[in-house]
Formats: sequence, C-alpha cells, structure tokens
Amino acid sequence: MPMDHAPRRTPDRVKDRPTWLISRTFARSSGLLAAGFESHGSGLRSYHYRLLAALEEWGPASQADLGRGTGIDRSDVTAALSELEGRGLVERSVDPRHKRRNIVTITPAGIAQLLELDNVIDGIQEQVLKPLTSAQRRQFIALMVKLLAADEPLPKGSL
Amino acid sequence: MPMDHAPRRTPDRVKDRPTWLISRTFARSSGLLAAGFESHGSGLRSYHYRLLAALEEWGPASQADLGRGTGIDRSDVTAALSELEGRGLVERSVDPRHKRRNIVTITPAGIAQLLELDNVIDGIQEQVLKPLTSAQRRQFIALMVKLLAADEPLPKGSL
DNA sequence: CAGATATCAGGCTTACTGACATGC
DNA sequence: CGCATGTCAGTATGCCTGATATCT
Repeated sequence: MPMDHAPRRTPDRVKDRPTWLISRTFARSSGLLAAGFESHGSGLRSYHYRLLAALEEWGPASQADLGRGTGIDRSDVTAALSELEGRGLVERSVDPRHKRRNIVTITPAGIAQLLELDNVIDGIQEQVLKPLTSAQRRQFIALMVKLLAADEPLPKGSL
Repeated sequence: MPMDHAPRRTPDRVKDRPTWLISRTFARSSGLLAAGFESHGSGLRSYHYRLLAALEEWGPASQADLGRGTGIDRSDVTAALSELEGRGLVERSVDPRHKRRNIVTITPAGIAQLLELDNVIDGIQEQVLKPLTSAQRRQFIALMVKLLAADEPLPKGSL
C-alpha cells in the first residue's frame, strides 16, 4: 500500500494473530470453493456438497442427524435437501418406526455428482496448498484435523 | 450419527480434504469471531476491525488501497468506513493532489477501539488454538502465514 | 406433558457484480 | 480516450432465530 506516512508501530499482526489471518485465508479459500462449484456448472453449492459427502460416507440418515453431522442448521438442511431431491440426487422417505422422521438416501446419480465435485475440490485444495511442500501439507492437514476434532460437535455414535 | 446402514466406504474425507475441513473450521472460527465482536457490544464487525487494523498498521491510506490491502471490496469499504466515520473512529479527507481520492486516517478514539478489539481477538485465538500445543501453534501459524503470503494480493509497495 | 423432528419465514454478515459520476 | 476512484443498488451465500405442526 503506497503510503506517505510511516506506520506508527509494527504490530506484525499477520504473524501474531492467526485468527485475523485465518479469516482472510478462509475468505479466499471459500471464494475459490465457490468459484470451483460455479465453474462446474452443476448449480450445487457448499451445503449440497457437504450433505452428499455425509450421506455417501455415513449412509442414509435423518435430516436432524445430517444437520448435526455436517454442522448445517436444520432449516438449511431442509432447503438444501429439497434442491438435491429435485435433481434426483437424494431420496427422502418416511422412517416407518418414526413417522416424523425422514430417512435420506443418496442415489446413484447423487454419488456420481459427488465424485465429480470431489475432483473439483481436489483441484482447489491443490491450488490452496500449493505454497507448501508436501511435508508441510501433511503437517498443516494434521493440525487442522486436530483443531477440528477438538471442538467439533460431530456425531458421537458414528465415525 | 446413529445409522442403520454401514458406510459404503470410508473416504476419510477429513484427513484427505483440508478444503472440506477448512470450510467447516473456518465457519466455526468466524462464528466465534462474530460472537466475540457481538459480546464486546461495540456494534463493530469483522470489516471494521480489519480496516482499523490496516489503518493503524499502515497509516493513512486511500479507500482503494485499503480495499486492496484488506481484501475488502471497494464498495464495502465505503460502507464500513462511513460507519466508522459516524462513530468518530476514522476521518476522511480529500487528497489535495488527487481530488477523487479520500485519505482515511484513524483517530485516537479509533486506536482505542482497535486495542480493545485486539483483546477480544486474542481471546478468540486462544480458544481456537487451544487444542494445539504451543509448538504446534507456532507451526500452524507459520504455515498459515506461508499460505497467506503466497497468494494474497497484498499491496506490492508496502509491507 | 416434554422432547424431537421437519418446515417455513425472515434477518444478518460477508462477498461480489453492475452501474454511475468524477477526476487524472 | 483509457483508467482509477468513490458511491450506490442489488444479489448470493452461510449462518442463525423464531414460530409452527407433527410425532414419540
């Protein structure tokens, strides 16, 4: 930033405050993610991907469980699943043992979509982590996993 | 997630895909950030903090430079600065050499606000990184810095 | 009754796009 | 003319709250 005045001090904010830093990095990677989904032309977004991935990884589940497992709010799960259902990527059926509950299942078309999106994600990840060596990438991923595992309200029974 | 069907495979998505993982971690930390700003009661948000921090760190700057330096869009810079100006935290003055350009300066009140918000951020950072040992925190921060430095369109002339 | 579930309506924040007028 | 700057309007996403109806 071209400047006429000298900075009053040098807080080294970037080195001191990963949170500040993280918020910017995440903005970029989420922007890249959005661009990747966009370029894929499927019309699907991050919520759809998360839900498809959860369904494929954990098998059929209720919407409430999907919400808890993916960190997506119940109300948003409803909307996103309706869009996925409209495209034939998932199916909803009433749980016979619990009539208020829906059992959501990913369809073969849904799995095919998911695999395509996986490729997109892999490309983005490649791009995001490009500045790191492969050893550093492993380090970074391990640390991220640790951060996630610690405070994520992930499904207790599964995984 | 309580499930009746066994997963078809175990993609180990969490370990394989930092991007997927990152999007969730960032969601959490940005949520924490928002909550922190909220609890502080200043009515300021992430954009305001970023702008104040940039001004304090780099000195008076034009709005366009602020936008480039913080990664905030020009139009959003305008709105956020107007809010900051209304609270007396920054001042806008026309650049005499470039009448289309504004020179934005942080006020003493703005610096005071920034220092308070810094404390909030530090607390959040502490919370976010709690699962890591101090050595791991240093590692993580270093890797984040590397990721940022590599592709961030930061001001070329400064820093 | 409490509690879980699904749905709907709406708000708020960040990010972005397009348009416009102004100044260099 | 092109190009940068500041401003405004509007869109989209992710995240969240509250209310409602249904079911256990």
